[in-house]
Amino acid sequence: MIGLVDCNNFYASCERSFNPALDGKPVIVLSNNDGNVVARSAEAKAIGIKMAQPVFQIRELIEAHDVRVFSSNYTLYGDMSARVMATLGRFVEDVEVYSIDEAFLDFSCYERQIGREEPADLVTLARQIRATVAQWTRIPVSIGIAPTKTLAKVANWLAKRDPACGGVRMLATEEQIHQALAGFDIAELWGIGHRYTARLRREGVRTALQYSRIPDDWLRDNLTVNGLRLAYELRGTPCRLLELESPAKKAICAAPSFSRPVGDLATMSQALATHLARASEKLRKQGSAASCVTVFLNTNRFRKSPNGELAKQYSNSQSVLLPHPSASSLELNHYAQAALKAIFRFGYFYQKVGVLLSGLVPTDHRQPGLFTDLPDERLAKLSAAVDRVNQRHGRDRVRLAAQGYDRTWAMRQEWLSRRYTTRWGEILFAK
DNA sequence: TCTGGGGTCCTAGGACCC
DNA sequence: TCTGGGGTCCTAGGACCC
Repeated sequence: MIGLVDCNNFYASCERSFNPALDGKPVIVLSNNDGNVVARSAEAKAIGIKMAQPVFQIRELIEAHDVRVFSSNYTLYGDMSARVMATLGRFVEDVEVYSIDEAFLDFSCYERQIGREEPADLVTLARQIRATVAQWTRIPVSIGIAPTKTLAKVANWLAKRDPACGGVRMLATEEQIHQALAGFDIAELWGIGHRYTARLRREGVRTALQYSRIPDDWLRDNLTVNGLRLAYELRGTPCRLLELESPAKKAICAAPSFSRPVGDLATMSQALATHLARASEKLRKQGSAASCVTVFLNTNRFRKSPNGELAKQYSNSQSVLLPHPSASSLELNHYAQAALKAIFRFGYFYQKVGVLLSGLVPTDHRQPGLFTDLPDERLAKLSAAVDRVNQRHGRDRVRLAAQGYDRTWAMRQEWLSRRYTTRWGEILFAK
């Protein structure tokens, strides 16, 4: 059996973890730039705040219900996630960290111990896991248990919404699975988005049970091999195995929006250098070098001109193949800036400039070009030293000159909480 | 005033190879 | 009149995930 542990309202729960005064209050967390709602406590959902809703649309609701609003604090959420995952690792050897707030657990070690006659013991175990995570992190979780990952997802969805479950739901017998799928909307299935939902509804398919009975050929032809795998998983045949080693990323992207419209090349250039510094830090952290740099930019598709019409739009991108794979901020920025100059047009107000590093290869397996050498080893040492300094003393303490010191374009974070767990200066004091 | 960011996988079709 | 068979690689576009 496979367990899926999913943190409830994760970002909102993280904010609560170190601030008990928020218990029982509606709490929301906003996207980068304080734009949209990306997490809601149960109380916030109850008063009708929708996922991904722009925050300016719910000003009155926030006022009326004293909603506590937070900017995204990824430093805190990332660290809290690591704590939750480490807690899960105390119970089960094989944990697949699937996302910042979800993990699959392999329960087969327990099943071998207890044999087949006592399936309910997994529910008891899951309750223990739940209680321990709550005690150690103050993060509430729901746990679904079933024979396949997809069915565990279904079980988890039910565990979250049915108060009678107490946060744990197991689908073990054929009858339990059958009954759960018969009442389960295809729109909630893992791997069925809004396009496929519409397509399937036109075919008269509404429930997961109906989906599991669609002929294989139709699924293969219309929903690709993934749609077919989904059906197999619903029928109880595992097609998605636990991935215990997280594979290296194939592309790394950094493209946060500006806090305000930006029209000048100098500011765009500083923002690009800053995004590139973020992306190349990630690149070095996973031990990769990039062989291609892509720069892209776009205007704001919602922006209106003074006369009320949509402002004129422009977006473009350019990719540069490097003479050799590189992980040096200095070198990557050199090519990125050239690409920016090539696509930048005066007369527009831009919403963002972004960078994508791709063609990633392991740094120690780089192949030199036929007519070029590998980059100077000193560049790699320099990057490593800069990363160490910044890790210890704070982001961008040592930076590319091209990044500049003007941060007026940087994203809004009006309601940022403290980094309780990762900065000595922001640690919580108990009176 | 104000509308997110960062990823993965699959497929069809075109170009190419012997 | 008659024009093969079996492949690989790349890309754009579309779908999905959290």
